[in-house]
Formats: sequence, C-alpha cells, structure tokens
Amino acid sequence: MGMEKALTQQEPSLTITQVSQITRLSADTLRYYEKAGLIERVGRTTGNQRRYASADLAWLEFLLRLRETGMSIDDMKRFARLRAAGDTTISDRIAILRDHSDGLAEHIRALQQNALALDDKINHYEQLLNTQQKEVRP
Amino acid sequence: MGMEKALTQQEPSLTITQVSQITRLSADTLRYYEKAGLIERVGRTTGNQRRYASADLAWLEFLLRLRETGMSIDDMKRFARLRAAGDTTISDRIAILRDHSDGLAEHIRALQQNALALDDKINHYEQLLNTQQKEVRP
DNA sequence: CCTTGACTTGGAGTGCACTCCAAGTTTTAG
DNA sequence: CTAAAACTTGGAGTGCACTCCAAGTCAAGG
Repeated sequence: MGMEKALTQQEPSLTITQVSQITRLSADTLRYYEKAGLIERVGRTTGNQRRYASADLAWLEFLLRLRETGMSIDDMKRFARLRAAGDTTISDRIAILRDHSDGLAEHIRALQQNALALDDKINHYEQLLNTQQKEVRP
Repeated sequence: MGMEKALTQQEPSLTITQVSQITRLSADTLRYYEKAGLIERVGRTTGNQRRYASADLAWLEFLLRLRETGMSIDDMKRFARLRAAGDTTISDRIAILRDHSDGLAEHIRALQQNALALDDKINHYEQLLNTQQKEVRP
C-alpha cells in the first residue's frame, strides 16, 4: 500500500524573509545554516533566490529544538549528515537523540536544583531586609 | 547580643590551584573573574600570591550557580557591584535574583516542552526502524 | 519599462567567555 | 641553600555562533 505523493502539487514555497519571521532565525542565520550543511540546499527560483518548502520548515523547527536544548552546531551537522544519507542511518540517529535526551534530562535536573538554591538565597535576602527595617524603625 | 567574630582566627587560606580544583573553574578563569570585578580582590601573601578565604569560596559557588543558570558575566558584575556597595543594596539584589529566577523557571518549562517533543521524535524513529525490519524480513 | 525593495555571494567582523603565553617571582620540599 | 613546582602580570589568541558588509542581480507593483 505505498502512499501516493499528494493530491495537490502546490508546494508552499516561502521566501527567506518569510521563513525568518516564522522561525525567528535571521535570514543571515538561515543562509549560514545552509552553508554549514545543517539544511540541504533549498530550492531556488530561476533567478537563484531561495524558496523554502514546508518540509524545509519542519526540519528547521526540529533543528531549533535541538539548538534550544543546547546541541552544538557541530552535533547538528552530524545529525543532518546522517539524515541526508538515508534510511539506513536511523538507528544512529536514534542513538544521537537518546544521548541528547539523557543529557537534557540531567541538565534540567541540575537547573531545578539551582533554582531551589536561588530561591533560598532570595528568602535569605528577604529576611535580611526585614531585620534591617526593624533596626531602622524599632 | 552581637555574635563574636570567631574563636579561631585561623582562616582557611587556599591557593588558586586548590580553589580551582574545588570549583572546577580554571586558575585562569579565577584570575579573569577577579580582574573582571566578579570577585573582590582576594588576599595575597607577602609575595603577592592569592590566598582564598572561605568567604571567597562561598561567593564563587554562588557565582557558579548564577553562571550555570545562564546569567551573563555582565549581569554577574552588576550583582557583584551591588554586593560590594553594602547592605543598602539588598532590595536591588533581591530584584535581580527574582528576575533571574523567573527567567529560569520559564527556561526550565521550555526545556521540558522540548524534551517531550524530542522523545516523541525518538519514538517516531523507533517505529520507522520497526517497519524497516519487517520489510527486510517479512 | 522602470523603480524599489528583496534577494544573491564570499568574506570580514563581532561578542562572549574564556584560554594560553612569556617572562619573571615566590614557595616549598629536601 | 637549592631546585622544582607554583605563582604573578599584561596582553594576545581561540572557538562558537552568528552578524554585517559590499557589490551586484532579481522580482513585483504601477
């Protein structure tokens, strides 16, 4: 039962500025990502201007997630290379994502710890402030 | 009832290498932090070598928490300046910490969101992998 | 057709947070 | 006292992830 490609071949085709607005990545960053190999070369008009398809956008959004969770450009490159290499790399990709996910979980735990300690510090300062006020106006 | 200062005036006095080992900050970074004004000038031996007191260490550990939760050096500087300016700046310091804490909570929420999405992606890949294996060995 | 704004490229420049270096001085173990 | 290890300084260098630039080409509205 191979799925047919689509009913409408009308691909969205967004300009770099539009994609920039959607993803909050600057147009410069979008070009940089492409040059760096994070994105496969996106389609062009006859005049060589970029036109992004919805698949490009979805991939960008996934990259953004990786970036926001602290993955380096280099690691994203590795992942992108595997993706470009096709279906035989899926288990490698899973391995990378699992690894990243584990690190992320650990990172979140550490942040929560630090958040608690910070709030303690704030409480401590608040007590100090209280004491001060009593001393000034006894 | 003012507490007396201490019974033993024997301050710990750690070398830069010892503090480096304890804090996991390189000796270079410790000097950099001092130059940058994150740490007040620490005590020196007659020969001008740094000797850190336990108060210095406690402050460093607090800075580390700020750093690990994503505070910039510049913001840490601001905080350090307030601290150095004395007790009248406590409410300002509270304001900074509250702000930072709020941002941190938000950041943690975003990371958790992303972690969920990542795990979805992993599951998706695992299903793909399953499908592949069935196709190869039907 | 023409103008205005959007887009192209390669490459240089930026900001942050360190990190390294050279040349000299101090501390410490024996 | 001596040799080796640890420390000092000012300043230069690094790596990352963009960000900006110049000079030119292309697209879309009137």
